[in-house]
Amino acid sequence: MMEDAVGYRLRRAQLAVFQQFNEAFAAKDLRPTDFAVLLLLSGNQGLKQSEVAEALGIQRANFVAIVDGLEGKGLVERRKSETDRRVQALYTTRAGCDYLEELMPIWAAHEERLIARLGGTKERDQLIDLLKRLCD
Amino acid sequence: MMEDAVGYRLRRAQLAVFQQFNEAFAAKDLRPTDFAVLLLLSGNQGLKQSEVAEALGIQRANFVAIVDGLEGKGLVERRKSETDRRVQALYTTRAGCDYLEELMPIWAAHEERLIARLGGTKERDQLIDLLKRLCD
DNA sequence: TATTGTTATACTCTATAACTATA
DNA sequence: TATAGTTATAGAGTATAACAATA
Repeated sequence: MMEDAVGYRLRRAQLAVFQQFNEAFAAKDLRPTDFAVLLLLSGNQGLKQSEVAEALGIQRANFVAIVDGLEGKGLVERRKSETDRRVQALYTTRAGCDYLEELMPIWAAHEERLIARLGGTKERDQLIDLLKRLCD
Repeated sequence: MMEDAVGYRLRRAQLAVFQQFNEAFAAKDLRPTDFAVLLLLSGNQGLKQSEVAEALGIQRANFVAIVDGLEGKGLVERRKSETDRRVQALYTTRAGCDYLEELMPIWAAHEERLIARLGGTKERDQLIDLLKRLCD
């Protein structure tokens, strides 16, 4: 009954996956959100701060401290836009890129473990597809 | 890249589904966890407090306040076990059962909306199956 | 000694309103 | 007036340690 409630299953699965993520990245002092920011920026340099927040489902007010942390570690840089002095464009620093390269194999191994649990890449793709349908 | 990370997709989907749950139950002043407790107890009267907490992935220390709230509303009752005086056995009260009956159609409609988004009951069952595999 | 429920506490996450500087 | 970033703050949710009662 409860066992097959979609919301309940989503919560349990998310908890399990985040816990596994944190174990994999334990030595790196990095939260899932920090990794997500680095990964997102690496393919989209110069995104507005509010665009990154929006993309990750974080409110802009709460995103400030996250960027502060990454900037404090020297992984990310804020640059005021020339065309609109209100916006902060975000870039990964050289150190941020290097760090991300260290993280990628750990992340790949993490995803591989999840794929193994799911039964294969086909099942993973199915899952991603179904999860996306819940978000529109 | 980021878009297809399992953990990221899980988080976004869970956020969306919980938000929809809260909208559906807005008039009922009930959190997802409260509903989960009522639903779980309705099929398993007399479970130990710690068993319910464990089943829902909540630490027993944090579960105390949740039971306090439900007991304060008269929906759930603590009864000291006769065979082991340490344990609190949990039961839904008469009022709790009646209340749950009011909630069930709202919950059913909520699940129906999710099924519609997923594309059908077959897809929902697939999703549940995949999510369970992530939790072992 | 170990376990159940409990309290206290701290830390993270999330939500909201208001401010600033720009547009 | 409206928008991007920021600050402050309050509320959830979560994690940990310690205690009382009981086994």
